[in-house]
Amino acid sequence: MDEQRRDEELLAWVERVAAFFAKNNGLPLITGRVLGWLMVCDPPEQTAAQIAAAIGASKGSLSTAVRVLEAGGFVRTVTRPAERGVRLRVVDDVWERVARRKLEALGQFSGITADGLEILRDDPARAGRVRDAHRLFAWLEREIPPLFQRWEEDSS
Amino acid sequence: MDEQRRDEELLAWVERVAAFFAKNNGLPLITGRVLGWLMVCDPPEQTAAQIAAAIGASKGSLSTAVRVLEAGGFVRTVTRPAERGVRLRVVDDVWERVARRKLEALGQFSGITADGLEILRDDPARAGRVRDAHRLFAWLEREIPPLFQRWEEDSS
DNA sequence: ATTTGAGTTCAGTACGTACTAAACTGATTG
DNA sequence: CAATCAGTTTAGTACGTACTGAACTCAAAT
Repeated sequence: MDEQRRDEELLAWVERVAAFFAKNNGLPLITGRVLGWLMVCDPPEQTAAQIAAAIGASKGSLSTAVRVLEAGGFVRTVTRPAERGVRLRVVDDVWERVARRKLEALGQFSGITADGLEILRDDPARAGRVRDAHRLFAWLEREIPPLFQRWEEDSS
Repeated sequence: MDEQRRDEELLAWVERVAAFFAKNNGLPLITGRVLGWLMVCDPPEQTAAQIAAAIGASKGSLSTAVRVLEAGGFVRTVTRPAERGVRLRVVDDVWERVARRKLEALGQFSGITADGLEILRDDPARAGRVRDAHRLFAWLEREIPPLFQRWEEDSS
């Protein structure tokens, strides 16, 4: 199997992951690239310099991208004996986090709809459209946690 | 109740809806404003000029925003007898559409993870992280439709 | 036929922001 | 101490894009 060809394919794949992740989370593309690369790189724990070389980004960009990814809980750092710096790896349940966060964000819209109902409290006719929305998002907010609970059970 | 004060509150609320909608769907803020306004305006069917005045946008902006919202199925146009132009209103199940689309987008990531597994087919050790992700998204893709089915049932 | 008004198109502006390069910091190694 | 290297900071660039204003199109009204 053509070694270099596969690397190209992987890099293209990383790009797709990056697009998906960045778009869905409102984060810069480069954070998605880092995350995508860390999904498939060998070894799975790499230095910032290695990652930068792999995805063709500058040291500076990587510095900020890593800070964001760490703050978001998507990536963590590990150290190795007899090595200067730090290495990065994806946390074990990154994508569960991503999905969970996304779904919870949806549910949180019920807070906004609730406020809308409050503003229109003495104009029930006009509040109808807001009420419809509120019903759905309140329902979602209730249903999301058990959904993930089932995932935990199903996948164990 | 202070009429003008409530209008201000409503406008601020519209702004929150706009932020949520635009951010979550990668659409310009103004589309969110239109949608938010159409959730609470009276009458519920309004002309582009009315909406523009309400949210303080230009005619031109509204033209493109409406095109986008219509294409996305968030808004539809209605006509009235003895009226020149067209009026806009939110479709009845806007937010269900929004939520559905969002969840389905998550599930579709399983297509990307599947491709990743394919690329790494003869390197199973390295594919481990991708496989974990794939399990989750494939599961989500299966679970989303029944979730909404339950919503249809619960809300009827 | 002229006017009116709804709606589109387009050029131009303003603005945010992703990214780089290079200078800098500060800890570690020899 | 001098040298090295990981990582941060910052100034600057490039780029996309949301939005406006004004010119335009075209159907309806008078």
